[in-house]
Amino acid sequence: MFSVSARTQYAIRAMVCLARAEGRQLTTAEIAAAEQIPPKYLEGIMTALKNAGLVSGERGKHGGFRLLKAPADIPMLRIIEALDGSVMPVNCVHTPDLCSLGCSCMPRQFWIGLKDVIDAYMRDHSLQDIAEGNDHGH
Amino acid sequence: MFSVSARTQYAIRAMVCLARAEGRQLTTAEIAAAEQIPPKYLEGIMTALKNAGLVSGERGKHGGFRLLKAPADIPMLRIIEALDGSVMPVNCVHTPDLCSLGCSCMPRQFWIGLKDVIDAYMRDHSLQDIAEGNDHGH
DNA sequence: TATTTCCCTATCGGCTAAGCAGGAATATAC
DNA sequence: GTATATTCCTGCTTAGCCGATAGGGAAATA
Ligand code: FES
Ligand code: FES
Repeated sequence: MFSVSARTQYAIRAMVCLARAEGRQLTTAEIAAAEQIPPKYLEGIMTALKNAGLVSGERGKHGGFRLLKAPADIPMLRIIEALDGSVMPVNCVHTPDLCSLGCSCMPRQFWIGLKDVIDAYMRDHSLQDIAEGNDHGH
Repeated sequence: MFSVSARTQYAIRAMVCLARAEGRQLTTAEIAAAEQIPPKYLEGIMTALKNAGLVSGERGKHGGFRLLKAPADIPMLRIIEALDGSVMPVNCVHTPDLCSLGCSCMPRQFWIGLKDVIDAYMRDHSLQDIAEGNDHGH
């Protein structure tokens, strides 16, 4: 349960890779080789990260991707949301209509609380924490 | 991301149903009707709950399922584990060999910390909390 | 013996994730 | 201005899982 998709894991590894580059531009081919990610698949992931405003992509020779913010200013939550939308244990957390039992459904509060806990954890860990192997949050 | 399977949601609703019955036996048909769960599908879920030692099933006339412990003594974590194995964001949390980058992989600690946070939340909320609409844990 | 219920096994359709392919747009280099 | 490197876009295929169903066997009761 609660498995993280390969797509998301790839994205995080790619971001760590960029964080280590410290502003230097890296091509998808370079990142793919360093992190052992299917190159063509990585392209789509970088697009998602770009659309979320986390990285900037420049085309042509000497093109590539670079971070748009300092790693310390990028909460992990941002990266996850860039790929999978928001962290949401059950769909009815956002749209209660989906539950046939209506507003009186007990588990709902439980899921909302879980979402809050996960969100908080991911907000309190920045990309820099990961890149530096720092496990105690910010 | 982090979507909870219908199977797990069904299981929790069924357990809440049993908690309200306060020891009285309920048949799968009764639970299915009350919680709007496909009856045949629910059978498989109850089997999983039984194998996990959470409920006891008795066959024959006047058979059915009942809780084996008081709702207050059943952490939600137990229910989740009964269905999906353990809460494990990425497979390499348990078996690091799966990561091609080996022990030096940075994100690993991040996932382990996330697992701990989720586990703690689910351990601190009992079935009774859910059944009573109590959202502040034990 | 009949009935009710849990239990076991197998199967199906639909959906999504993972990865691949081909090419169009754009920036540099010579 | 032609060649080259790179991002970008669009669509496709495959494999695997999830939800659900079907049919029947085993046990407990009446
Ligand atoms: S509101 Fe989510 S299961 Fe009822
Ligand atoms: S150990 Fe999990 S991604 Fe490397």
